Amino acid sequence: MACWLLKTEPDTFSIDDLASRPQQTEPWDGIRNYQARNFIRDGMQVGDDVLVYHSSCAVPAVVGLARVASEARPDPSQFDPESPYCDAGSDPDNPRWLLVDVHYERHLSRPLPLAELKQHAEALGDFALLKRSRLSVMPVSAAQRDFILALAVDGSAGA
DNA sequence: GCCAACGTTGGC
DNA sequence: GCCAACGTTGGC
Repeated sequence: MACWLLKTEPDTFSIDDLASRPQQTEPWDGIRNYQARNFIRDGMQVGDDVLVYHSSCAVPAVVGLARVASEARPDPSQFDPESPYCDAGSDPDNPRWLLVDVHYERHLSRPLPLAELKQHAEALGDFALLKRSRLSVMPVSAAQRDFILALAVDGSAGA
């Protein structure tokens, strides 16, 4: 089972918002980056783990765990003229942008700040979050996921 | 197809 | 609010 990291701006949609949604599930719309779209289209499967990351906020951090809860499907907001995510160039017969439903699992026992993750850059290896600042959907290896979850629990990742 | 200009993301 | 990184656009 694969694992992904999804960024969200907590001022717009936080993990608490996700947890309080009906079914604790939300269509993860607004992804407008081709590489991120390709991960959704080609990689994501129902049941995959998701690390939820808060960006553009006081303390950027991994804050919780979620799960991919649907197949990839067209993101309706690309055809909504009222939406900031509207994309007039997307063909309804061949939609450019996709989304999946994301289901809340749990908060981490504590938020894991980006600054702290950076201190473990070596252990995390080739981690996209630390290298590709503008990617909003990225793959996380099982080892990276386990390391991060352990770090949130005991602060040492068993190291 | 190259590459400069431009726009956006996101940490600080 | 600043600015670096970097993805996208568009002229040639």
